[in-house]
Amino acid sequence: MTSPNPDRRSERARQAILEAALELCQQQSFAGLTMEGIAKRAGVGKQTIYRWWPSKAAILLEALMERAVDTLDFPDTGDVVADLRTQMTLVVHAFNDPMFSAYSRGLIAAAQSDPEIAAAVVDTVIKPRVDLCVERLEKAQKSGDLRADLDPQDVVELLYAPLYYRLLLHTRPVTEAQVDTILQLTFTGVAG
Amino acid sequence: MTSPNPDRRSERARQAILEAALELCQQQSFAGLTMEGIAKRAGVGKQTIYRWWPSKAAILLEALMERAVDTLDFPDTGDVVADLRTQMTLVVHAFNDPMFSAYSRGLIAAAQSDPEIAAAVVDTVIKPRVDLCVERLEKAQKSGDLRADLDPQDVVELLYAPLYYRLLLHTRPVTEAQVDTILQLTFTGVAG
Amino acid sequence: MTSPNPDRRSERARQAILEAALELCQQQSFAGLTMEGIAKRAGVGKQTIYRWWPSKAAILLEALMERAVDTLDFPDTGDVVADLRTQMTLVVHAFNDPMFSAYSRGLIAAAQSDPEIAAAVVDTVIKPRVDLCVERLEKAQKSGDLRADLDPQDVVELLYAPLYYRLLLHTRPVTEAQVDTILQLTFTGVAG
Amino acid sequence: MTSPNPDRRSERARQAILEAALELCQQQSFAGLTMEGIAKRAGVGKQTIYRWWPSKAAILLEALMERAVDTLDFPDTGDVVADLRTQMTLVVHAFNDPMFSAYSRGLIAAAQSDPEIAAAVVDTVIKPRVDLCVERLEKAQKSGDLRADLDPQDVVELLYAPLYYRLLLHTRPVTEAQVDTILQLTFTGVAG
DNA sequence: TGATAAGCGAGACGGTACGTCAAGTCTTTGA
DNA sequence: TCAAAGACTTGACGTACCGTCTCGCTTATCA
Repeated sequence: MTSPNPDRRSERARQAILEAALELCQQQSFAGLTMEGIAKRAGVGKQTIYRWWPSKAAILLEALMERAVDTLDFPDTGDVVADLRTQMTLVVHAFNDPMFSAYSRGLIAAAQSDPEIAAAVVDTVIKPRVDLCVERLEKAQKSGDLRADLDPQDVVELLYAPLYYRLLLHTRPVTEAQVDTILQLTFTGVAG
Repeated sequence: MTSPNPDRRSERARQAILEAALELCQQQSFAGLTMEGIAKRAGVGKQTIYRWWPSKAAILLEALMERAVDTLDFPDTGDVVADLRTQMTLVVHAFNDPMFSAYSRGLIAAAQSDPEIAAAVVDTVIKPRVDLCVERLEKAQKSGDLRADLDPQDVVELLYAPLYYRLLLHTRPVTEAQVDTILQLTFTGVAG
Repeated sequence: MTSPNPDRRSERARQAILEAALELCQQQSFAGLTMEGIAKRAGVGKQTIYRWWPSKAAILLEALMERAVDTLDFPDTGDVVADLRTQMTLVVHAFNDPMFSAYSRGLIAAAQSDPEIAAAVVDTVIKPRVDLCVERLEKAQKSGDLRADLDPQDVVELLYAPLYYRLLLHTRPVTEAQVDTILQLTFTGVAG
Repeated sequence: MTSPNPDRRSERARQAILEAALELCQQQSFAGLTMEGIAKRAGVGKQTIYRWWPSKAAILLEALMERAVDTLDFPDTGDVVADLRTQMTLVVHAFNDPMFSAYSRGLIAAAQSDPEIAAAVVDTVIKPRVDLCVERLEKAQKSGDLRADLDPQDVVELLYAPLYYRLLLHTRPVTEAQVDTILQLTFTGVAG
């Protein structure tokens, strides 16, 4: 079996495909996205897509990674709660951006029936951001702003999970106020 | 326009369809579920399915609701943390049941591209369970076991969101240990 | 097996069905005619149709027979060619009537795949008319206007077949001029 | 609009489809022929059929044309009646061949509700054969075997129409004897 | 500096499932 | 007790995409 040679790959085609995938996903949501549609919109043969990507989710993931390299740094003002609020607010804004929201929800939906996608999403999207947050929380532990006896990973989950919960379950909108509530409850504790 | 008359509906067909949907979803996951497959397995015409349900997700939802009317009560031993642990552990078990996990993840995935499904899932699955938890938490507020100045809804989210987070994002397995961690962090607070 | 009792048959339903069949056939041609459409238009249960007729062609045939009892007599002026011209011209007019043409062509088409229909069409439509023509031709043989050594049946075929030929094959329109030509050629002979 | 490119057409698929159509039409008559059945039998996707043919009648017509290129010449022995008898006898045999009969009657039936088919049948099947007969008749006119004052087209109709009449109306079988009768009556005339 | 082999666009191919339509049967309800 | 109403199973319809394949056509190394 001869796998394709990346050196000869057409960058033009690659960009056109990523671009087409993003545009079509905006217009028709992830579920309405088709390989055929992407190929046509990109002016590309279907084979060219199948040669380099295993699924439409993989395309979208790559498109997102390529374009959304932003916000990959975590502020450190010394005030950990303020820094978390800053960063979580960015997430709130992203989740409220119709385009980003469509992409994210589509990808997570796809991940439910495709372990490869699930792994890729975690590795390329979730993990790096979680790690940055963990780093910041470890600093907070050293500075005494966060209890030292707990796993920062768990705290990250506690803080961010409610945002995903609302994004995916559509119970209530994801808002900045929610961030305040989460931080308030988490840091102070809910015990009477 | 003449919509179908529910009085004349065949209960036999309805049950066969729900049963077939559940069985096929187990075998092939939600994404592999097809209207055609359900019809064949149930020994039913496709038209009969389309007459009564708008989508495969709607079928699955009804099947689940009909069969899983269980665990709809919240314990009240006086110890709110213990009661939450009991109930959350049930959820952990459900999320670890391959069948239930497949159903849930499939439904939530479907909800991402179908607002009707999203609303139905929230109304019939999420909301009733959240309400029960809210009730229990309100009692806890009266008994002084939970801070009275906060919205129980927010606490429910804080507690359960991390379970959904792991279920849907596949970062780590959903475990009983996680429940302990969540309860510990949430009630005590994470501040240093 | 209990066959339906004709005495209890609803004449109202029967008439409504025949009427509906004719109307719908006009609007949508025979091929577009459906049992469902007839039932709906007639305000009748489908079962009522299936109880009394085996096919839509049978309905149409009965409808035609009931309404088109006209022109079932053959003129006899003493001039056999003139009489034939008169009668054949009636057929030409019928074949040029869009409604009658649609009915006829539909029935004959249906007869190609349903021997029952074929037999019924011949027995109730073709045969009686052929017989009348045969009678007239026999008189002509007695009066010496037609060769006595030939089978009138064959002559009838020779005269009328070209009209059906054009009706069904759509090579040329069926016209009064055609009648003249047929009569001229047939009576005089084509030999040089 | 992008119509399919005939250069890339698969001859294998084309042949398989034509073959399957002929075989199935033999087994189940034209009315029982389905696109789905043809596709399955031919081992072909339905789309491949719809890409190249508008209807099952069109397939059958092409299949017939491809296989039945035979008998497209008209004998000329100098004796026009004998030549006509020869050629008409071929038609009688064809009409008595169950397979050919099924095909023909099916096509003509289809033509009654589809003008495109009607036109195609006339153009590809009827017209070429009529033209050959006309040619022969024109020679006969020159040689004085046929009256010169008449349109050969009309004579062709007079001769062949009775064969079609019996084929389609099923009044009597199409036989060689019928050919003799037709020729006898037509050439001698029926006048007393 | 050709040849030659790869990726490319295009799109036909065998398939699967879609959602609709009508067929003919079966069941319930009302007159 | 029959007819209306219409839900039922069945199966073909014609369409949309799937993922594979085969064409010529660039295009970019290497002999």
